[in-house]
Amino acid sequence: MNNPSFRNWQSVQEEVLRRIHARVWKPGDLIPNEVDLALEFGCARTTVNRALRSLAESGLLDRRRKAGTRVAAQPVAKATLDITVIRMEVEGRGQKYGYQRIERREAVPPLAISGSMKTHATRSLLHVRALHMADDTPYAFEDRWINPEVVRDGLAESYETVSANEWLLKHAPYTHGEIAFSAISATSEEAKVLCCHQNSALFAIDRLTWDGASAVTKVRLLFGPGHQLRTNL
Amino acid sequence: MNNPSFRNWQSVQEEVLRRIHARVWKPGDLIPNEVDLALEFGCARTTVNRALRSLAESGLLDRRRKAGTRVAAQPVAKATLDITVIRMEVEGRGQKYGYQRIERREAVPPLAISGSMKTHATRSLLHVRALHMADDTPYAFEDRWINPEVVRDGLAESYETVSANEWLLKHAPYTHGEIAFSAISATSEEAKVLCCHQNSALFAIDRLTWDGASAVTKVRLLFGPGHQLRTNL
DNA sequence: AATAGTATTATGTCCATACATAAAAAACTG
DNA sequence: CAGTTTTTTATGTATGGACATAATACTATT
Repeated sequence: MNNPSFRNWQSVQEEVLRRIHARVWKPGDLIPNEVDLALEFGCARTTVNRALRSLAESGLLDRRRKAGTRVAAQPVAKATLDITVIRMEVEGRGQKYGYQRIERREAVPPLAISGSMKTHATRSLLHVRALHMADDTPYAFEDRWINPEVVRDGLAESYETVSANEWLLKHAPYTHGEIAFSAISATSEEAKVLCCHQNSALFAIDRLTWDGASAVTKVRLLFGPGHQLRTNL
Repeated sequence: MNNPSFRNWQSVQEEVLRRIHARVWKPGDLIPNEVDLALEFGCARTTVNRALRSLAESGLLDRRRKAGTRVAAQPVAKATLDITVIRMEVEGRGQKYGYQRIERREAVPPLAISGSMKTHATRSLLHVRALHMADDTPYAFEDRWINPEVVRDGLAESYETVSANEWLLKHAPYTHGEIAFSAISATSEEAKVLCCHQNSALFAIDRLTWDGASAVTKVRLLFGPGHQLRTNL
């Protein structure tokens, strides 16, 4: 009719976004079906589908077969955090990366660890603790348990120069995992390692990765006071 | 070639995942191009494309025109956090949601606020503070500044029964935003509101949303000790 | 040998068409 | 009327073919 130039899915998406934002289609509203939109935009249905599917993935639209497509009543903001190797994270900030292994030993872990990793309570695992540094100041304290049954080559590594964080990502594949973020008070030991005061509020990332039914590794990363994890919406 | 063809993109994706995981294609490796894979899998190139694109979106593959597709050397784990309305979050845990407004006033904000929201330093904003509760215990402390120039109807609301958190999501659209997670020590006032000890480590979410070039609202959510934000990989 | 222009190539996307599938609505049945 | 079956419908996806685009590889020019 008027603007015949919705010739790619990005422009269709933009127009849909514009309408949502301009309240032409309000939260909860049912929007026209794909066939009608394709007709209006002068493109193929597949193109409209591509645009809408992508918006649904980002949580802005709710789609159901037969029921149609509606604007999400509660736009669930999906914040995507990129969990990279710490070295990359530090270098990405333009800082010099440093690494120092603190401890490496085989030991029977506390029950909390063997329990969540579903390893036998008396089975000994590889325990590695290390400090990541940025511009020569402490950045993150890594405390990790590795399952040697799954990561067979892992026992041969010393983790003295290459962090377990980095080595595992490259050599130990995983199928899925869990990650949790929280705030904890620094113990005296943690405070000493991170050069901060005891009971400082530290940002913690706990991660547990699996290869099928077997735990690969469980790690806690403690970041120094003031650390922020940020992303865009 | 024999393999009773992969007739949908999900099964193609599974097979590709299997090969990556089984180290048939190792991190950094270049994998066959779409045409060859389509031939091997006995499906259309579009189907292979769909599977690979989806894996690239989740960070497992790196794709570049002409250069081809390769297994990500550093599989960037993308953790997607669903940021919902707090009421939904609490109810989702099977707990009873409670809400209580603490304060509501118009005031000129501190420079740190007006600065990040890019409002005029002398412009007064709407300041709302409230407590979210789960099963009658404090859950999150919300401290929010609202830009009345953008959220025109916002001044009419009392936020006494419906939280600003919820009201704004429904009535104030935004184009983009920033979100940051961190750990902070509870001040004496925060400790009092959340019924915890002073200097407890609290999990903080800071969010700033924009409507084009104007800030809509800036909010800090403080969660009680022990709170975890979790997701799967 | 450095530079600019050209060819090649793998991914990216659009299209028309067809069929699959989930779920709502309507029709049917006891 | 409640419960079950059938129809309808909007989204989901597969296909082959075509052209677009970005980036590398190659070639000609200076």
